[in-house]
Amino acid sequence: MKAGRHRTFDKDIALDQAMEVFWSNGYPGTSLSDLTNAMGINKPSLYSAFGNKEKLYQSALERYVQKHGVIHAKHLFAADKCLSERVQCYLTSIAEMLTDPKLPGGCFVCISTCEVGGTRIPTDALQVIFKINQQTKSFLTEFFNNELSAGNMASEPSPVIMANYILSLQFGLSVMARNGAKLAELNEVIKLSAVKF
Amino acid sequence: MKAGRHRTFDKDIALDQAMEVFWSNGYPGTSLSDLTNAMGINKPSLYSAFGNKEKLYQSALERYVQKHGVIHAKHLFAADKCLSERVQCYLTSIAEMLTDPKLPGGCFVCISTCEVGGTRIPTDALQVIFKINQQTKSFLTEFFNNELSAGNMASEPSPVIMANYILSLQFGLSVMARNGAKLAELNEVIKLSAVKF
DNA sequence: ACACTTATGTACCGATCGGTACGATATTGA
DNA sequence: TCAATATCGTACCGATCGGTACATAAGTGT
Repeated sequence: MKAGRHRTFDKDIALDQAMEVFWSNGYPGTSLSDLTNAMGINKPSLYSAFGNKEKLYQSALERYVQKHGVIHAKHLFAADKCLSERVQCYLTSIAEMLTDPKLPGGCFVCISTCEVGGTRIPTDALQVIFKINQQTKSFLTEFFNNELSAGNMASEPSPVIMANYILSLQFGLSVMARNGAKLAELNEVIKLSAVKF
Repeated sequence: MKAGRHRTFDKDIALDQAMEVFWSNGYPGTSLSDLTNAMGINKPSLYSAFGNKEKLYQSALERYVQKHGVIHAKHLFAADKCLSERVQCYLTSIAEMLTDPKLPGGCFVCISTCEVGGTRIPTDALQVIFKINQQTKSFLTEFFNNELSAGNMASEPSPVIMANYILSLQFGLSVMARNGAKLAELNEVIKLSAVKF
């Protein structure tokens, strides 16, 4: 056991709470008071545990990807379904998260991506956002590449175009959820968009 | 001519400049200094001409709709094209605006919609955002209703579902543009999504 | 010329911003 | 028991936030 007074809060739980605050309000819209209130800690504790506001934001983004992002990919690899069904399950899984009443609504990464453009997001955090989106696109491109190799789809549209299409859909569903769309509506959109895969 | 000293700036131009600042940085990410710097006026002039930050934001949103929103609808009514072609032209027209290097990138309304959720957007401005999205959805629904009546599409998917689908596409394209996607990529997405209308 | 009206620039307001210094409080190993 | 270490709460820092008071400048109609 290390010497010194022990932390009286759970760092993981505090990070989850910070994530939800950033998710709700965005980066410039979130103040340190918002964060410390939600996390139930004081500012010095926040700074000693997470660095500063920007680093906490980056940590929150990474945590979001791990907790709410990567879990949907498994639907793309269900052995008993055809490609079209698997993609639909993938998107529906995302749509359920986007409209989960226990969560802030929409996709944290999508919201952060929309905040890119001005000078309000620090450069390092900006890189994190771009990196996450690039990873998603690369993952989807490789997925469709494999499906093409396996003979599960035609060579046109190309895997990279398919990846862009799915990414656009995810973003679109996210903003729709932020606008108050119900899960049933999102599923209709998914069903309608599924004619080509 | 009305009495008193005359305004030394053009109110419409100033509003355009304010619109682009909000469009770039979002509402909480935009400070009064950002606004007055971009508009080339002092704070008292801003307040006497536009009320306050929130009212200026609402005015900027309304102006955006008039200047960059409604102009795309004409493509839906081109007499010499089939429904599928018209919708594609409509979306391509939007995509060109979303990626216009002279503009902040993406859709201002989409970005504002993403900022809904926390307590950072004042209630009245929130209502403006929802109203704009509702108008877009209603417009698209009525459009597809008319196309259905004219025998240009099947009764399934229903006009309201088609409207939701197009709105999702618009939002998705906007975030893609904000993420740095090129016009050619957006057009590929549009082409791919066009198989059903 | 003059009273009246409106816009402008400066200088300021209280509140909040992100961030920190510092003493008090726990917990460790010796 | 006691130094060493690490976290805690409080109280504060300069800077910036949205918003305004006020004196000056520039127009109007009579």
